[in-house]
Amino acid sequence: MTLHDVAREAGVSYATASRALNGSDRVVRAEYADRVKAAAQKLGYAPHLSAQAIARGSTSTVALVVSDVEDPYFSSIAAGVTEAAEATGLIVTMAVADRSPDLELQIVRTLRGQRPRAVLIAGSRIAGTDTRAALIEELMAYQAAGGRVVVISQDDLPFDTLAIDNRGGARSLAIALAERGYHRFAMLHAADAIRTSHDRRTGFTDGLREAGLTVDADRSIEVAFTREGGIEGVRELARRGLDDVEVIFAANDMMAIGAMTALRDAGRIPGTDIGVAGFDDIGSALDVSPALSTVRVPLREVGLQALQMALSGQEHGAVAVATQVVLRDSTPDRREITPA
Amino acid sequence: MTLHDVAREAGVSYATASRALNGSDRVVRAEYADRVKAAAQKLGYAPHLSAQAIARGSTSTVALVVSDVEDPYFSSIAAGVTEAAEATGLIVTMAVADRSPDLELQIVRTLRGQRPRAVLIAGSRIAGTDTRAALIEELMAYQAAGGRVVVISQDDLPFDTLAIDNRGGARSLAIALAERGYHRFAMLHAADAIRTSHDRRTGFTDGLREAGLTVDADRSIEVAFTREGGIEGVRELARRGLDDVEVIFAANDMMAIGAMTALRDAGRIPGTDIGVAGFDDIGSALDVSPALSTVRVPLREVGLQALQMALSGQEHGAVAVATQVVLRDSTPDRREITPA
DNA sequence: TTGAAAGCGGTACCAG
DNA sequence: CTGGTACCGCTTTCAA
Repeated sequence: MTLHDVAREAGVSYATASRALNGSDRVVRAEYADRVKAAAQKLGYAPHLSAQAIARGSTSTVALVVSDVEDPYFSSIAAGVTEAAEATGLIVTMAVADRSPDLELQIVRTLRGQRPRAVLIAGSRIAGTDTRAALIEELMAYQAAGGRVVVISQDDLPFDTLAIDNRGGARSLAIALAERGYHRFAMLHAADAIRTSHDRRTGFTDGLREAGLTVDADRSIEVAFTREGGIEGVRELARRGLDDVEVIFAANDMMAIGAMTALRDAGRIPGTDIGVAGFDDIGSALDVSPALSTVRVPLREVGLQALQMALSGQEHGAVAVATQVVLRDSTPDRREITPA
Repeated sequence: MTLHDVAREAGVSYATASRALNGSDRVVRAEYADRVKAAAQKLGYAPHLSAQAIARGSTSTVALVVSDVEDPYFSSIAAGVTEAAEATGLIVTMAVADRSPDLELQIVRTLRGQRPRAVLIAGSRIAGTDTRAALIEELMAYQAAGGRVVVISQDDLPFDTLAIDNRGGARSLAIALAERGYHRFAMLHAADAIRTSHDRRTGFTDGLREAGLTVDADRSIEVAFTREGGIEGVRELARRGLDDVEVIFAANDMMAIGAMTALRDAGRIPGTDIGVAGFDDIGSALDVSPALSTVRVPLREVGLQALQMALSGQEHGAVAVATQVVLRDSTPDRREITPA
């Protein structure tokens, strides 16, 4: 099952077999080429990618690090990456960092050994981690050896970055909601150490301020960046009094969806009694009812673009990814309900 | 950045450096070992996995083939596989077959070149494809060379299989729904060529029969195995008349969720006016309202188990994976509503 | 215990 | 165009 076997079976030299089977610029007489291919087919030969990698000095692999594959945010990015990779004939190696910076570092170390063409990191950046420096060092070493690094969503790492406009999107959402006649806001977000959450939180606050509005400190609740966090957040909100809340902004769709469920449990109808808006526009935003207002992040495209950037061979620095407000029935126009 | 450099830096031989860095049974004097490790650290050395693979004759990679990462069904399986892999120090290579048997075959071919320790296939088996034979041949060759193959959910391939009990689960669901007082059923399923759908369809019909019930031929609609399919199915159902339908069984949760949306569009309240049940118990089954009745498939565990089976070194044949009926508010007890 | 050297499966340069 | 062969980076005998 090695090239040797194929060559012998075909009655040609080792070198010729290699040329016939794998794209070489050298030309092989058609007759020989056919014989080799037939032999390979017959023997069920598959070139040893590791051997090729070592001989050629380069692999056909790209590494993708995500925080959690089950999270639609990351699985959409992964879908984009694999799509682009397969179109380019590349193999994707995927690792899950489980939102742990330590694991992430360890994973990058291992992955580096693969000598992938590129390392794409779609993580939930956690600020102020002491593994951060080590991660950067690792990535730098990889890059120095000719590897390409692309980071998704964190513009604070010294590598090419696809910077999702969390802040601007949240700001626009706040303004759009204000325009729909909402005045009294509540906000569910994660710890500021999670950059994404921080940016969305502050962006939203900025937008409100521009509209001449604010959100009370005790209506801004810090919870987990998950569906459960959304549930917990609404429960806490309920304890503090839900009656004067007109709309809840959750820092991501999963939280928003959890919040909707919790609202129902608390006897309020999302959209009708209290508006709910999220961020990301994951698939299920359309499945809940009422459909969730949110800020669309083109996740799949981000994945595609990340790989393209990595493969382009050029430095890109921080590339902004635009986000877009999508208003649905979870935040109906209040002006129709509450006449000025 | 090669072992050579490290050895030179540490002032020891190549072989010693190798022994010091990577688990060897041979013992290296502590002083040397430390020096080597320090040198490696200083130089940012990472062993070339391909080189190791070729020298050792085995890799630390497992390959996973799924139909679609964005689909929660597959992303959950992938999560289980990556979790198990990382716990074992293995790297996961993931490829997306996009529900195309041709692509799947091509992917397996490529992946085989990686010489992964195992190939796990979580595909939507499509019956009667002519690529099937080629796929089996490819997998057989891989297995003959010492590779391990585990197939998820398709018990019709001659490899170790995790056979999800689609038929039994659907049967139990039908019976459970009948017990809740439902009599008039509609069914949304995909083409029978998709085994999973076929098994769920026939299982459901079996269960109904046992309960002395049937589903009219014109209430059984073939659509795509997706959310859109669910929407389309309900639309068709509406054309044929929805009034005497008490509950809709969709062959998977995505379809069921689509169906709920379409029902709302048609002016019917899911759960209240017409019951809806799905299959899989994906995360969003809890997010829709009313919460979706379904049959739970332990997807994540399946992923974990698939890898464990593959790594165990034993032949397992077809291992059954139990499913479990989960009744929620989308199929309320009708007996409370409609007194006998 | 350590170092030298023979592979592992291929690629690509070099001479023919 | 073809065959011979020197590597690629690392592991693992085999001697010392």
